[in-house]
Amino acid sequence: MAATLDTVFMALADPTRRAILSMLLEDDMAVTDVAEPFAVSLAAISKHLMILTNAGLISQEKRGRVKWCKLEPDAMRDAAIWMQSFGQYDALNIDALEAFLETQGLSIDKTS
Amino acid sequence: MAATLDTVFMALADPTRRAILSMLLEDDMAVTDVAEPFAVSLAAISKHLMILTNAGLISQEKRGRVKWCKLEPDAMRDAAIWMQSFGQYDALNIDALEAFLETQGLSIDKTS
DNA sequence: TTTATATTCAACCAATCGGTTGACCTTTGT
DNA sequence: ACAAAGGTCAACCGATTGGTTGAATATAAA
Repeated sequence: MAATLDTVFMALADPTRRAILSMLLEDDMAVTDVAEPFAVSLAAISKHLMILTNAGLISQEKRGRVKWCKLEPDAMRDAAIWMQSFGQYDALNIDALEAFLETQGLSIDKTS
Repeated sequence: MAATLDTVFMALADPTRRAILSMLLEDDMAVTDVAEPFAVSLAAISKHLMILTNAGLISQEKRGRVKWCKLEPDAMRDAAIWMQSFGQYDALNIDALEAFLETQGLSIDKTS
């Protein structure tokens, strides 16, 4: 779903949406249950979930009349890498990072 | 000052502002020089720079009639750590990165 | 002193954002 | 068959966004 840095950072800029992501970290949830702790309408939460979905940060799957929301943390990867690329790590370059990750048995998935 | 996740992510959500940050990675720049590559007015860039400043991502210092813009990459740290808390993304392990950088003779500048 | 350079300010504009409400559709339960 | 539950849709609202222009300010150069 062509999740761009624009859409990801924009999605993360709202506290309600970040709270939703934190909730989904615990477990998958139905839309109604996601909305429950918030003092806004269900429709507002539905919009937030659509924005998170378009950013690729969550996925939604309908089973019966319930729509389940699932965290997709991979969508944060490009944004995180962008930040790291000139974050507080002055001389960090991705090649070196990749080499390091390999020593840890990890790798950067460039296909997602 | 009091750069919140809101203001940082919001600031990063705009492609022009991200481009500005990338430019400042190379070197400090005057406002006019920052504006030069963009097809928008100087006033528009001035506003972008104010937003980046409020987010703590850059600082501005006036010397003579020129206002110099300087990257403040530390401001990204909290946001990066927040993203890291979503785990499943080991490449963002800051502790491990720190250790790695040390093997490269580099370190994280926590004073800026 | 006059003029040019560097930058911000203020007023405005169209588009977007986060929110609301009420109608609507679908699925489940009685 | 009917009613309730789970969600979305569409229209609307006020605030904010990214942009413009023209005037204003401060500093430097002629």
